[in-house]
Amino acid sequence: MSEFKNRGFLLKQRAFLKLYIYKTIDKHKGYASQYLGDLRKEFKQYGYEPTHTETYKVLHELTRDGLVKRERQIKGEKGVDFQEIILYSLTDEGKKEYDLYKKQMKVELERCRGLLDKALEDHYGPVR
Amino acid sequence: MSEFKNRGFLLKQRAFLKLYIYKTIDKHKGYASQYLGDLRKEFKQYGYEPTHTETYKVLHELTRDGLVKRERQIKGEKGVDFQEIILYSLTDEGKKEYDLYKKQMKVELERCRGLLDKALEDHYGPVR
DNA sequence: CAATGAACACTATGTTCATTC
DNA sequence: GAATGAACATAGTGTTCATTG
Repeated sequence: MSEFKNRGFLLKQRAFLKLYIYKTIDKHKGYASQYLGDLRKEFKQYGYEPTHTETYKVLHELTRDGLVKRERQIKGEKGVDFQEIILYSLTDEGKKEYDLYKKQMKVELERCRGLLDKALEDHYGPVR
Repeated sequence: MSEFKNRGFLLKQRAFLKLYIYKTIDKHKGYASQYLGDLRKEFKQYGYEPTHTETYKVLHELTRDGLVKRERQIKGEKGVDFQEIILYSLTDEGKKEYDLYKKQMKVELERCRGLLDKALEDHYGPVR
């Protein structure tokens, strides 16, 4: 909620990413670096390339707030390639928060789209 | 152009404001505080309230780059209420730059709208 | 080397203070 | 008090460095 004091210009990247990460975790367990790769692929055509740091920040925030569980695991062919990863899944509270967050973000995303639509109309006219 | 290295997330407030200010100056002379008031009124329903500082920054930037002319003037009933204001108008180069900027911003605004539309669709489905 | 994480640095933007008539 | 402007402060985010198996 304090996150939505952001009654200013457009929404912050962090909030945008958080929504996607919530969704992904909710669908299936996964680890940070994987999420990042997927997001980058999805947004590539929009010229948007999120950084790894920003992804971790979201994940750490969710962890701190008790909204996700962390689970260590070894990835790779057994014995050969040790690579520890951390799998995320939503806690019960996390699921509830995701629901709420999603509702709030709908309003926020639409507000922002309104702002952009207004600008497009104001400067380039009604027909696009 | 360096302004559009901003191949990241959403566009910056400064660029957004600059486009509006260009447009307003182009239409009629005016002064900063007036622009600000008008913008605030227009965006109020979107929960966006630009600050005076941000407005001045745009204006100073345009001045520094030789894109607008400044003209001092006294406002108010003569003799009674002295209030110096600064009127802005586009220089010839400013007009050209405005054209160019407007073209670039169209692309940028549409890119951003695409990002928001994608998010709205990804999270809330095709029917809205 | 891939993944995680922290530290540090920078830029955009907002808040406060100063000045002038 | 309205308008302009500068100075200062903070937040958001990116870049770099560190660690681990």
